[in-house]
Amino acid sequence: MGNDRKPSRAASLEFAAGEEVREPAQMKNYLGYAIRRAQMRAYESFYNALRDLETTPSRFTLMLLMRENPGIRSVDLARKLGVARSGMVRLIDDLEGRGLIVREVVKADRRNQALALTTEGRRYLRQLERAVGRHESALTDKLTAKERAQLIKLLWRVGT
Amino acid sequence: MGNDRKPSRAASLEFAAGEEVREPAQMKNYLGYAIRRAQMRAYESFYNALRDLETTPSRFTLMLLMRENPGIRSVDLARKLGVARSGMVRLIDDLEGRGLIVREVVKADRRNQALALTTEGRRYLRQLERAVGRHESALTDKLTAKERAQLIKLLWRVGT
DNA sequence: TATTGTTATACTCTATAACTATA
DNA sequence: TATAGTTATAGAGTATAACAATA
Repeated sequence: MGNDRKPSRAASLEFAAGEEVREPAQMKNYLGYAIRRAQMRAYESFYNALRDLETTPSRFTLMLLMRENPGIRSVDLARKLGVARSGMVRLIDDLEGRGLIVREVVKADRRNQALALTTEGRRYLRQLERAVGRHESALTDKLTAKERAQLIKLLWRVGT
Repeated sequence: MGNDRKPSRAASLEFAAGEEVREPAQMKNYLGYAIRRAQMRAYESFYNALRDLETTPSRFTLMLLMRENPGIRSVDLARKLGVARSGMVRLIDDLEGRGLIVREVVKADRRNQALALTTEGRRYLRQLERAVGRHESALTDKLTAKERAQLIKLLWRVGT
């Protein structure tokens, strides 16, 4: 961004800098801001629950998709997650380096690699799922089951 | 936590064709995943509406808070946004370099700086608000006003 | 020519730690 | 000693572009 613009005249700053931060009323009505705050809480909760399991939401999602679609290609995972092909390589390198997945060249089209979980990967993923279950419970502890379902339903109508 | 990064328009075009990826049923029931997807949509929409205005959700929020709290200190903004003090410096440098805000040493305690919008900053912020209004409408075009309000209410019960 | 996986590179955001000047 | 702002640095994530192998 261009940072060479000339500054305007200063506003008067007679105000004492208190610790309370007033929030403009409109901010409570921005859906984007509400989503952002909720995601911050969700990430915090995720990492609290999975602190010792050395993973991230992306890695967890990736492993779920590989279990459901054994033999899936990297390019299809990238498309599903909305990231570039090059970004997948690091993630897949990481999971393979930990013995959680394998990649295998596809005979029919040697440009492709089939990805799948190892036995250890499946065991590890079950462990992740238990922790994610705890995280999800903590995240929604202020909501009834009905409200939680309603929230998820509305979010999906925004997110797709 | 939240990253202000441009969504990959090119990536989704690049991977236009591909095989179908089965999604595990449980993924539809994870609130964390629903929030993540909704945020991806929200970011995409934000950047579509504010493409030419050289800003980010963080910068926009920062400016709203400065207008509402003229003379606010950097440390209080950092706390409010949940980022480290050091992270604020770059953002404030950027806004100041563009003539949108001023920082002024506080006489009573010379460790503090009072932050406030310039006249140009206030004009620019009004321009941002109009664009954000369009973005918010686009984001919720599938929801009724009642559903939108319900969604925001539920998100705030998760996000605080 | 087009596609898949890869490498190289760069940029943004974020965090930690150390420094400075104040208090 | 403690605090506000700053600087230095490192790491994660993601983008683009170019490349080799393959189709």
